[in-house]
This record gives sequence, structure tokens and C-alpha cells, in this order.
Amino acid sequence: MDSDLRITIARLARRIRQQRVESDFGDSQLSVLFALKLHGPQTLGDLSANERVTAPSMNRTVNLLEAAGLLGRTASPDDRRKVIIELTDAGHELVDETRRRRDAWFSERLAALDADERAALEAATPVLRKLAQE
Amino acid sequence: MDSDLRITIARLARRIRQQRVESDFGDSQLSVLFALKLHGPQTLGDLSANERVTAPSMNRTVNLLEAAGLLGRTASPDDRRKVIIELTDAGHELVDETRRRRDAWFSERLAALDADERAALEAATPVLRKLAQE
DNA sequence: TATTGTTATACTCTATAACTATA
DNA sequence: TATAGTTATAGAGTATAACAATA
Repeated sequence: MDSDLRITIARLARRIRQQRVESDFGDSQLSVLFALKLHGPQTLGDLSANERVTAPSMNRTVNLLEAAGLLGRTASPDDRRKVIIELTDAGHELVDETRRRRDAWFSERLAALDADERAALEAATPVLRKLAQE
Repeated sequence: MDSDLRITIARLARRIRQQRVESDFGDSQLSVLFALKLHGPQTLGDLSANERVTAPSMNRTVNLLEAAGLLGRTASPDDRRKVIIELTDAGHELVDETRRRRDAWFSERLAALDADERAALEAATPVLRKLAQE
């Protein structure tokens, strides 16, 4: 039963990811933009730790996003080894728009459920969030 | 609220994926092996359709798995354009072992939940599965 | 002609190892 | 020396376009 839920989650996540509009950025890029939107400016180390990705990997993603004009780097005033990364206005806009787009597919699916099914999902959401933490 | 659940699922799937032992194969490779274990021998077209991946992409994954000795190709007797793909004994074994390993992390998390939380997950599992389909 | 599988090519995301600059 | 970030390089997974073999 455990693996039943585990596999179901993996498959659903895959289906969500596949709902990608042509002009969308990749999952990792969006995930970084969302993290910056939610938690504000962060160093590269913060980002890589929170996304659980190596620093070089995060650096590469940040490079792409910077080239796309969605975020900016500024040296930290107190420790010049550190680099503060924050969203540009375009970055903020893209997050908002992307969220709307990604929700569309998922909302349609939810709308097709009955009240009991939706209630079950609502009750499970905080538990799933707890599992995802740490 | 919709996007809350959607993002939670994406994050949890990511956490599960990260619980990967060094010797593990990638998600896509495992997913193919699991599909073959569950539904038996299939053509490349079947696999790519069910995994919702293009044929060249699936072909590449199948090549890696074949080279690793986990599955084999045989020409279909009735239509020689088709190629039947099936698990080798080593493939079957690997699926069984991998399932045990992957469950370990997830089971630990589930064990830390209380009865209500587990009940909420159990109730939500069929709904999540429904969302993941088609 | 249409379908099935394959090869060629390219891009994203990931990693490890080695390097630079700062503390 | 240690830490923060970066560059170099490599491998997996994805895609589209073009091709071969078979129907």
C-alpha cells in the first residue's frame, strides 16, 4: 500500500509536469523562480540547499534565468564571496502567469471530481506537505 | 488552493526521487521496468504511449536497459515492424529489489504519521490515482 | 502510402572535480 | 585553511527531423 501511494504521486507529478506550454521554462527554472517569489532574495547557496541540488547545477540554472532577464545577481555587502539573487519585475510577472497556466490543467481535473473526492484531497494536502518537508 | 496541492505533489515527488541509492537506475528506466513487470511484454510503441514519451526517447531508454541486461528485444512474429520488449530474469529481480528499497524511505515517513493522517492519505490515494490517469 | 522503429542532433538538468576570490 | 561561487566536463532524459524496413 505504501508503494501504491508513492507510485501514484510520482505518476501524478509526471502528468502535471507534462502540462507544459511551449513557451514555458523547465521545472527547475520555475522552481527557482517560485522559491524566490515565495521566500525573497537568497544566495546561491541558499537556493541550492533548499532545492537540494548541487551548487554548480543551481549556478547553471541561475545563469539561464539571468540571461532571460528573470532574475539578477548582486554582491552581498557584508561578505563579498556571497551573491544575492532576486527576481526582476519580469521574473515576478512570469511566476504569476505561469502559476495561472499550470493551475488550469489541474483545476479542470479537480472540477471533474465529486464533493467527497475533493474533500479527501483537501484533508490529505497538509499530510502530503508534511511528508515533503525535511 | 488548487495550486497548493499541485505544488505539494510536485515537491513530494521530488523528495521521493531524491531517495536514490547510488546503484539505482534513473526514474525513467525504472518506470519502464515497472511497466513491463506490471503489464507484461510490450512493443516500443506501447511503452512510449503509456509513459507518454516520444518513441525516440523511449528507444534510448530501452537501449540502456538492454545494454544493462535487464530487458530483451524480439521481433514480433505477425508484424515484423514491431519489436516485443520483455524483462529478463535480472530485470524482474531488479524491479523487486528496487521496490523494496524505494519503499523504505517512504514507509519511514508514513510511520511517523498519526492514525488520522494515515487515514487521510488512504482516502486520498484513489483520488490521486484518478487524477493521474489519462 | 502509412506505420514501426531507429538514428542524428540538440537542449535541459543533473553530477563531480578543479578553480577563483574572499574570509 | 575554509567557504562561496564558478567553470569544465560528462551522463541521463527529453524533443524534433529524417531515415529504413515492413505493411
